[in-house]
Amino acid sequence: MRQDLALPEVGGPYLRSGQVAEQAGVNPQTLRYYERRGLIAEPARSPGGHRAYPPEIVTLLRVIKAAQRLGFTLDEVAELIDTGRRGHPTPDLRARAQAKISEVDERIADLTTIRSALTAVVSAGCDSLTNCTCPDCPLPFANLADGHAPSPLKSRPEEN
Amino acid sequence: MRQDLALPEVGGPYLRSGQVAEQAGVNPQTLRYYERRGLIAEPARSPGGHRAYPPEIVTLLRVIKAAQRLGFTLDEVAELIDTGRRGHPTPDLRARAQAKISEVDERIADLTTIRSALTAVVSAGCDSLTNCTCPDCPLPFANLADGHAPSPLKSRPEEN
DNA sequence: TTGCATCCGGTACCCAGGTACAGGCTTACC
DNA sequence: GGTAAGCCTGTACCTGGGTACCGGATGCAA
Repeated sequence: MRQDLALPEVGGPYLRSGQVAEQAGVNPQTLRYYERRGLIAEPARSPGGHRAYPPEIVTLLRVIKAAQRLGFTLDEVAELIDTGRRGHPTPDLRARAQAKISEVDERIADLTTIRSALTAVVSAGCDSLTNCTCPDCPLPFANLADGHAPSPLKSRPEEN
Repeated sequence: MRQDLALPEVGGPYLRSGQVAEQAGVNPQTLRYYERRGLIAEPARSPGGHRAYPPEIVTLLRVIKAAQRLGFTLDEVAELIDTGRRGHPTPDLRARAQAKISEVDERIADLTTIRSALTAVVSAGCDSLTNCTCPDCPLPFANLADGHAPSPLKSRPEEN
C-alpha cells in the first residue's frame, strides 16, 4: 500500500495523482488535462518530479464535476473558479447561473418541439422515412426547430 | 449562369453538386461526406467525372436533415433509409420514433433537474463556486444527475 | 537492493458531424 | 479558343472532453 508523498519542505499529507484521481472519481489523465486547461493550479512537486496535491484538490475536482453537470463548459468553469478566487466574491456566479437557466429553458423548448414531431410520426403511423405510405404523413413537413443558432449547452454532461 | 449537366447517356435534367447543395441548404462538402457515410448513393458521373444528381436527391437531403432534427444520428438515419428502401415498409420507423421519444423524455427530465439545481444556486445567492459565503449553500450538494449513462441523443441538431 | 506499482512528459487517438484547403481538371459561356 | 467558375480527389483540421500509449524515471516497502 502506498502512502502520502513525503515532501520534506512542506509538512502536509500531500496526495499523489493516483490517489487524487481515485478519491475524486476521475481518470488520472484527466488531472493533467485539467492542469493544461487551467482548471487546477500546477501542484507542488516531489524532488523526483511527481505531483504532490493538497487534499483540497479533491473538493475542487468535485466542484468542477458538479458545475459540469449544471451545464457549464470547462472554459466556463475555469472562468468561474478564477472569478471566485480573485478579490471578494462577486454576484457573477448568480448572473451566469441565470443565463444558464435561459439556455436550459431554450433547450427544453427545442426538445419539446422534437417530441411532438416524433409523436406525430408515431400516431400518423409513418412506416418509412422516404416513402411513407400513411395518410397525412407529417414527415415532409418536419422542418421544425429551424433557423435559430444551436445552443452552446452541451448534450449531457458526461460522468467520469 | 450554369445550367443542367448534359449527360448524353441519360436524359434527365441532372443537377451538379453545387446546385444540389444550394437547393438542399447544405455545404457542398457535406454531399461527399454523406456519400462516404452511405447516406446517399453514389450518383452518375459526367464524362469528365463530375457528379450528376437526379432532382430527388434534394428531397432526400431534406429528409435527412429533418430526421437529424428529430434527434437521429447519421448512422440511425442511414439505417432508416436503408430499411425503408428494401422490401415493403415495416413499422420499424414507428418503433424507433417511439424509442427516440423515450430518449427525449429522459433528456428533458435531466434538464429539468439541472434547471432546479441552477435555480437553487440563484435563489440561495451563491457568489462563488469554490468559496460561496451564502447560507445554506446548495453547491456542495449539487451531485445531481449522477450515475446513469449519458444519452446518445445529441445536444442540438446542427443546421446546415 | 530489488522489485514493481506508480508517475512522468509527449504525442496520438476517440466520438460526431462536418469544414477547409491544395493542386489540378471540366464545363460552360462568349 | 479563352477564361473563369465550378468541380474533382485527398488529406488535414475543427469542437469538447477527455483517454490511451510509449519509454523511461521515481517511490516505497520488504
